[in-house]
Amino acid sequence: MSTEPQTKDFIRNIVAEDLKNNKNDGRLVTRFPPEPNGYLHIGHAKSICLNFGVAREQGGVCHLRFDDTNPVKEETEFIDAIKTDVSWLGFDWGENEYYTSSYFEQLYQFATQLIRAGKAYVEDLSGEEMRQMRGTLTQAGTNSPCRERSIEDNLDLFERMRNGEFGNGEKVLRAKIDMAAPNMNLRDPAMYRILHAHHHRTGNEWCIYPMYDFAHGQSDSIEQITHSICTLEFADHRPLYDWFIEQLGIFAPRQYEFARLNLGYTVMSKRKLQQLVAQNHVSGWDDPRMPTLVGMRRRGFPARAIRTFCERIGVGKSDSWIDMSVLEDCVREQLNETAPRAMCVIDPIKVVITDYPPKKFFRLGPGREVRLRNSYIIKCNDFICDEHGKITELHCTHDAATLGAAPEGRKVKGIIHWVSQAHALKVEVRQYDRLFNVESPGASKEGVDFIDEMNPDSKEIIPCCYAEPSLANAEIGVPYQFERLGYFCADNESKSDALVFNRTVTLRDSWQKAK
RNA sequence: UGGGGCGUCGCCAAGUGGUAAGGCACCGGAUUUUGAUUCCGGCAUUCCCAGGUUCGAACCCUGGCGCCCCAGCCA
Repeated sequence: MSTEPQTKDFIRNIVAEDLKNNKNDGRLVTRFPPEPNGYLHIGHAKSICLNFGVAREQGGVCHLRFDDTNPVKEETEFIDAIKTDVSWLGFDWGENEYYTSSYFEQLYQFATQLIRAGKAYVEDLSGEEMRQMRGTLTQAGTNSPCRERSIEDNLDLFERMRNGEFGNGEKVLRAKIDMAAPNMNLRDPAMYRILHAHHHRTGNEWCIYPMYDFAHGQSDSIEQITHSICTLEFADHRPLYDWFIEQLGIFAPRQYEFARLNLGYTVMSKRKLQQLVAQNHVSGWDDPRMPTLVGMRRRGFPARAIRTFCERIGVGKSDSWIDMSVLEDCVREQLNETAPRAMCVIDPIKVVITDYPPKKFFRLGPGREVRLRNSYIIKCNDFICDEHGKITELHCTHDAATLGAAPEGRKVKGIIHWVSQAHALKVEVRQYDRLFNVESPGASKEGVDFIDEMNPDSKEIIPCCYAEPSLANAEIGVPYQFERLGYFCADNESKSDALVFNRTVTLRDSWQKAK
């Protein structure tokens, strides 16, 4: 399991300091709060490693809480997938599995508490009208005519909202804060909206649902979260969460924000990932080119490598763009230690050893001597071309004295991998490259759709490759190094009679660079 | 003269008044039956800019500049 980071980030420092001061009676509770509306990606891994990591390192616990406040977007399928991914990454939430939807009744009571305190009111205005009255970034908004509604009326209306007396969008419960607040989040934000929709957990019990902003902070409070760690864009919401907590007089978790992960040449936004899947630009959430955890797992990235990656990139507040090479290095480091070596020929040329019984496949420059890995040094004497002048066959002789022995005073040009044609397995190999051609898809120019920035060559299928016989037993997802080529693993579409291997990552290639 | 956040090597990132860690990338060189691995060595007189305080500043002060986020009945 991963060790403690070499240097502590600002969040770990804060936690350590709080613990030292016995803040919260020495309790440490964090949480990873995904919305079950999609699959987890490498950006979530950063958050998972942070939240679960801090808790594990400093003797706390980390909750897994599904923030399921929007029934129209959430599905049970995603809950299961998220749990699988978090477990795969190597973290255990034990009994601490929670759902915001479990707090719906409590949240409703909180709302009525605010209404009674004159801090919330039922709005009649339409969404469009509310938007217009909200003002702009530089101009204050104007108060709604409903703002001074009596507490009795608000209580009555809110209850009727719950009872289903109104249609979607007809009413909304708003917090009464300040329409002139420079922080837009404080301009009487919506707390509850009407949604006649089936919820994956509460079914048809509710037709009003709390907004994330009205649910998140209180959920943290209910769970006695001591350190609410989230990404930077929520810093502006912190004053709102604090306001709700203070009005309600309940336990106040402290929120800390860190910069979300950006990886070059891929996309991390859920909306974009969803679009890639929905429009079939990739084969699914688990397409090996996707930055999703399922995709990376299928591609062959070890969970350990992803943990190492999250450790290496650090946690800070400045916008960061991490180069894919950092992730690839973590993957290579891990695989180099664990992957058994095997041989597979992807671009075969027939070689006939004229003075040795079996025939073999491999690559070799004509007129030269070369070493067959784990075998003899052979010498190319002749070659055969097809009608286009392409070499199709090499005729070589072997040096019987070189099996397991160093060449006597001769410099061999190189060592190549090969496979015996008579015994080789015919396999399919899939090689992957970056999904996009630009570092930040969708952010390049005005009006350029990120879909148009996809790399058309991100997936290369090589149907006829020759692998050594031992690979017949390759289990799905288990890594191998195909010598001189890279790390590969059997794809989940692989069948015993139709083996398919994914290239996880290439080996470093200083020769390519030199050219 | 809206609010919030951020600016240390190509990319991340330590450092928080005592004279710039580390990783990735990159460049050398050694070992090697994977042009892999491993191994040595190099890689910011300088911390967005300009002033100021100080014996001494990336760290403190003042003023600029630049980048990111916010006007969902999404999260």
